[in-house]
Amino acid sequence: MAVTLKDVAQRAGVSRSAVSRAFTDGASVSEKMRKKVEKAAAELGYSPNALASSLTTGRTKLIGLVSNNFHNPVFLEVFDLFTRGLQEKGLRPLLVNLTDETDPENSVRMLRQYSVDGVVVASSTLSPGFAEAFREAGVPVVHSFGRQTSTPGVHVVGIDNIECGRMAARELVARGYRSVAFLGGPKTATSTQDRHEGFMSELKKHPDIRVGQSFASAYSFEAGRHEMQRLLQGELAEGYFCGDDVLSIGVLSALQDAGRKVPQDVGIIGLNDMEMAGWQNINLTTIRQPIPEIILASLELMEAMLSNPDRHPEARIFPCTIVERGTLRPRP
Amino acid sequence: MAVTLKDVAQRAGVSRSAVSRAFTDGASVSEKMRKKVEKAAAELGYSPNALASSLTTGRTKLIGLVSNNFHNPVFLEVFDLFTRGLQEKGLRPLLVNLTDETDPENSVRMLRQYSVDGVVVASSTLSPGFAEAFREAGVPVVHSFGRQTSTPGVHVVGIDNIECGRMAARELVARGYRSVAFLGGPKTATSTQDRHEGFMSELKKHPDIRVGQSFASAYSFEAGRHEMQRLLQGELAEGYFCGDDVLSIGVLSALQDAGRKVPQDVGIIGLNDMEMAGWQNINLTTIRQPIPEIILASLELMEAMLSNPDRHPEARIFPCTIVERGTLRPRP
DNA sequence: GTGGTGAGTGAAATCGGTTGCAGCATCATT
DNA sequence: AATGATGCTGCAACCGATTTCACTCACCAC
Repeated sequence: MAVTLKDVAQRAGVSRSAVSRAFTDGASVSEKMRKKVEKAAAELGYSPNALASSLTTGRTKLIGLVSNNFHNPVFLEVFDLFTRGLQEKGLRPLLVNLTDETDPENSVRMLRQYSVDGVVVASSTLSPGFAEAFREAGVPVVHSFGRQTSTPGVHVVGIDNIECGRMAARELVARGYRSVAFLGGPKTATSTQDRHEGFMSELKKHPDIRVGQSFASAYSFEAGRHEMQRLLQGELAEGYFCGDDVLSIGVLSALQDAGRKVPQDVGIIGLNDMEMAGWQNINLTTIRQPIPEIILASLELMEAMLSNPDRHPEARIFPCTIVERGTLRPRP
Repeated sequence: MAVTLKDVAQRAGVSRSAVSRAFTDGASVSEKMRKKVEKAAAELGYSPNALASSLTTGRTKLIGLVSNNFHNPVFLEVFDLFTRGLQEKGLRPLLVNLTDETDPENSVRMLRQYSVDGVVVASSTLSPGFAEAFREAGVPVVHSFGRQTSTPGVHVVGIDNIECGRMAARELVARGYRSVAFLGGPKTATSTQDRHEGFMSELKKHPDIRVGQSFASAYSFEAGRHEMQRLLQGELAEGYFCGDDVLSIGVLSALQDAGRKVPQDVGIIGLNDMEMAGWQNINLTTIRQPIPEIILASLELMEAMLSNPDRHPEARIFPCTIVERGTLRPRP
């Protein structure tokens, strides 16, 4: 069935080594030999077995792409960019869907069995410990969209979520909202915690402004909608910082159903600037997270680690900016 | 660094064969031996190298998951279901993003180098030839969301797109629309062609109804929006069948901007019933494509092919149903 | 006591490649 | 002509597992 090195060697009448060398660039082979081998290989339709070679070289060019965000549409963009970026570098993404588990143990074992060269953890909700489990297992790892810590055990690429919380708070204050609230994702997500913390700390400076807080059960449309429906049974704040765009969109839909006008009755600011936020029937004012830059940097770090696994862990934090659309009232 | 079979064998004071057998169930090993090996393995933190074993067994448990739909949010659901389904069966998805290429050659070579056990092509826009290229290379393949042909070369799981086109046409007619149009995705997509064909053929039965047609450049929000903006410069039809939900949503946004009321001024029916179609601020009437069933069937077929690669190709076509929401006027 | 049976074990070949090492031309240098 | 440097090439060991085969050893029946 499958054509092997040996078949090509026989056909070309040369040694197996010669064939192997003809297919690795930088190897010591004469032009004549290479031509001869390539001819035989082409005739047989041979292409080298990447896994067999990985046995001796120790490199598979497989990269584990681990995520648990399969319900937030922004992650389709993330997967698109990651897979394309990896492919361009000659690497192959082995996808791991963590949706129903948060324990690193299984994933670590699985990815080690497949000898991945490295792992990208793409998640804003997993704890730093998750990524660190890979490092402890000796696997190069980058945590994208992760939380930076004072003693980083692994490379982290993302944004300063605390600062984003502050930024949202400042923006609401500057626009004259006198009662504001944080509406976050699940409390267990590190990104929720940080955005919450930043939001609250900024508002401590304004004791005259009323502050509320509440948490949706997931980063999803339904969860956002549901949480706002719950809030609608009491008294609403004037302005909300939603911990994520998809959450914001759920919130908007609940407000619309209840006949509340945005931004006249209630203001909403999201976070991410996913493609959909710009859709004109949504038109969400939001804090832009520079996703392409984050992914590019993650891939850069990954590539750097492949050539130097002992590289010192580093946090790359990108600045966020406010994208003005139609869900906050204008500055006075 | 890495712990190997040999290390465990030495530690346990047994042969390498014994260790191997202890880790493959069904092998002939005494309980005592197994315990001894497991103890040594646990102490060393050993777990078998899946790639090395694939060399002799000929199975990697890797499945290529090939797609080019990284801009249609419905595919996040698709990836979620596929990856979870594969994981449950002990298989690993090797993701291939075809976004900037349609030539099977590279993908086939790449996936063969990694000795994938099978390939799932998840795309409604690729030609049947794409999936067939894998079969010709001797790789078991299932084409999900593909077009069934009279002489199927590969397993196909999906819907009857022609019938969907007819269904949309019947529905528009039944609701009293007197001028209707098809607004499809790119003409090169097989799904577009089929939905178009069905739509037109049904309307041939109603010569009194005016029929239009037009094609967006992609299955995306922007493309749908742009195409409707173009149409708005002329005279609109009363009812549109959009070839896909995300296209419909773009169309809706253009209509909204232009001050046209849906469904009073214009009716829209989509196709897919993606999660977002049910969001209350979109509330799209659409034809539901049973995605979970399609993926389940695809995985079933894949598993069947793994044990019997010569299985005769089969087309599994699932019925679609209309999901009534708010973008078509009621039946008279 | 002999022979047969079956379960459990290890040696060695094998999977498809890579690579260190030694051998062999070829060529330029003295 | 002898010497050394240089560039290719093949042999054989090796990567980390599986699997065939032959062998041992109880155990049982006769």
